[in-house]
Amino acid sequence: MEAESALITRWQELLSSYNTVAAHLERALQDGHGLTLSDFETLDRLVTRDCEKRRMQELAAAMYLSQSALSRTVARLEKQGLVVRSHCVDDRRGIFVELTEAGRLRHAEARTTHLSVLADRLTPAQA
Amino acid sequence: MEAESALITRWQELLSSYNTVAAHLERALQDGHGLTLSDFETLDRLVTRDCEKRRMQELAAAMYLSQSALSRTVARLEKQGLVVRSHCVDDRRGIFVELTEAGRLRHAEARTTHLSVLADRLTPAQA
DNA sequence: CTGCATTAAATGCGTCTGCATCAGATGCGT
DNA sequence: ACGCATCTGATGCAGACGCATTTAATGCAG
Repeated sequence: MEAESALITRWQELLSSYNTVAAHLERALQDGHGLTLSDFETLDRLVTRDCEKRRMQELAAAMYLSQSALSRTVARLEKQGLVVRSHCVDDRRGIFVELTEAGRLRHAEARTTHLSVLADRLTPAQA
Repeated sequence: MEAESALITRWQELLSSYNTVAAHLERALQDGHGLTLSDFETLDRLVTRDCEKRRMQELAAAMYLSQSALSRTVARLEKQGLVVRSHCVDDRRGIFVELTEAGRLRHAEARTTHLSVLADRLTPAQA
């Protein structure tokens, strides 16, 4: 069938694009800012959301990360002083995650690196 | 700048496509055939290459996997009896990796799963 | 109020990965 | 022949992930 090979070709292009960009991003963010790609993505979600909601769940839903992985990611960020966790007052099971000033700053720095890697490695039309 | 947001949008689409497909692939291959995605990719490379060459290096180059990860992947496959490692006669540093019949069979079975997941999850034009 | 199912997040555990290093094989210059 | 730089693949180690389980807070039924 013709469709099969087309499918495989598209998948291989996707793999290639993703792996190239992700590998460079991971390295650049780690070397330059001490952040995992997941760390950065998490900060990024927090920057663009100033509303007050039960974060952990919300974040997990917005990211391709398991609940446990997100929990540990936030723990990492907290240990670096980039976010603060606080219990929800009305439902003490929920956890608020909030950026600190340091977190906002770190994100701003890392964002530059992030963009430049994308500009360098993300092919214009994953051809 | 306009280009920045376009770049970010394309990256997010790439992330989304990749993560969706990869997660489903990983799960389906593991549950149905006891194979990691890397395992399958490795078998796949071997099926389509019947020539005789120093494989480890060749494989590593063809895959988005570090040398050490490939080494362990091949070790996993060998433990399952899907490939055989043998020293190169002329340069005993090199290692030949060869599919066994079991390996060929496993790959054929897994390939069906692989294709069906791609058909289900790989969006036609990563829109 | 008590008991039990449910939900949120944390954690134990095993797996896969990359980096750095190691051990063995080559092979080239002297 | 010897020694040293180089190359190939394996391995120690630490980090991140997912799954399953645990702990704590809710809340609904009786």
